[in-house]
Amino acid sequence: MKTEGYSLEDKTDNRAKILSCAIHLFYQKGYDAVGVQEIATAAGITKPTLYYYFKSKLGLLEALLQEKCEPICARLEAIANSYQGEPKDTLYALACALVDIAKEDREFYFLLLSLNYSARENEAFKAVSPYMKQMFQILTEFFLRAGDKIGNMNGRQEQFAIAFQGIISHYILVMDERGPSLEEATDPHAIWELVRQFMYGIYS
Amino acid sequence: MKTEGYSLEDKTDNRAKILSCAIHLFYQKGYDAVGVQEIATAAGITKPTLYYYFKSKLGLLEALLQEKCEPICARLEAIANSYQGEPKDTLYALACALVDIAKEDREFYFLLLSLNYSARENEAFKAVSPYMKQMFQILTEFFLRAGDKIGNMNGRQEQFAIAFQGIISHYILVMDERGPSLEEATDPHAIWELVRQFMYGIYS
DNA sequence: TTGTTAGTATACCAATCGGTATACGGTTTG
DNA sequence: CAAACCGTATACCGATTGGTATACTAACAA
Repeated sequence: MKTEGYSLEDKTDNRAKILSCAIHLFYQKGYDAVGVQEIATAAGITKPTLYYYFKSKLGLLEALLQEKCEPICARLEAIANSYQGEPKDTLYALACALVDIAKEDREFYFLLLSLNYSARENEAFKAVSPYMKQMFQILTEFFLRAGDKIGNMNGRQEQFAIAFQGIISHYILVMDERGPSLEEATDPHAIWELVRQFMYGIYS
Repeated sequence: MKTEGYSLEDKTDNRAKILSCAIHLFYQKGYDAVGVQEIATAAGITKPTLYYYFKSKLGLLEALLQEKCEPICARLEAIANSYQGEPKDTLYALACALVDIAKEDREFYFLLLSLNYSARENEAFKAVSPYMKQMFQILTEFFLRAGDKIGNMNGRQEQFAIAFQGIISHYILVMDERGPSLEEATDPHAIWELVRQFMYGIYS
């Protein structure tokens, strides 16, 4: 039981290194295409060390998702809850936050996206599903609350959430294929255009 | 060289059966999570037979994509090219076609979607990438041609293509999680609402 | 000192991976 | 008939899969 002042000379926190390497490799090659040995080698440790921290390969993914998704969900929820009467400002803030998250933690964002679209019966999909549902619900509840401004919401909040999430995800995906590191994607004007179109349609 | 009148008693065309089983399994578990042996067993044949028809596991995927994607692309292109002055009618037709494709060939559609979002360095992604690019281009070119009606298109055709594709994909994805077999998704009114919102925004 | 515990590595497991060498039956062609 | 060939299966390949039994080391607690 290490109380405090523990040293262990190197102490580069193997657990964190495993998580970091796992994200990189899962992003790069996909969850199923990456072996446990490969992660261990990349992290500069051996398999039993990995299995000491995580109960299985799936457990590693679950831990990874939990530690990364919870702050993201909290961040989105905070923005959605700060809604004070102007829906498109909040949507703009949400869109900027999503683009920002994708830029700051690019590999994890795309890992998340790929897991969300992966096969239903794949364990990796089942692991990511609750977090994606949570994000979807944050959006849905925002549209429900924004109903007073948008008007005639009855039942369409989920449709709006679908469309908004779809647009943003696809925007980030395509922007990423263009620029090397999502530089263009963070252009405030472009994001504003996306939100504006979402709110008002193609016709100016 | 079988010219005609060939029999071979059973003749349920093992090649087709392999393709069919591969789609089902790839959809269900993901390309990397499915072994060649598993496909062979499901098709009721053995591995060498599979390797007789396809040069490798990746070759099987490539053949599968080619035979399925080409008619889909042709169908979308035909609709996009039939554009005669009313963009939202064409968009509605495109949206209906996409939903229809997803309903008719549900497993393949979702396989396509998952491959499109899978890891960049994964061979499966590289195999699907050209077909997705082609579909994206069909949309982009449509918006470019529709510029005369929509007006002020300059450079935004790709943005519109992104948004449209994103909305439809996400719509089908979420609808699928609800209904068992995309029954609700094909509701013409719901699709029309999606297109209408895309064209005119949330405000009615 | 003597345990206890956290963390790590060596060495191993059965199972499966993608892929193939080879042969064999059936059909067609000469 | 005999050669050629298509389609198929038996049996195998080395490599890798996810996972573990065991022992070791360093640090801390008694």
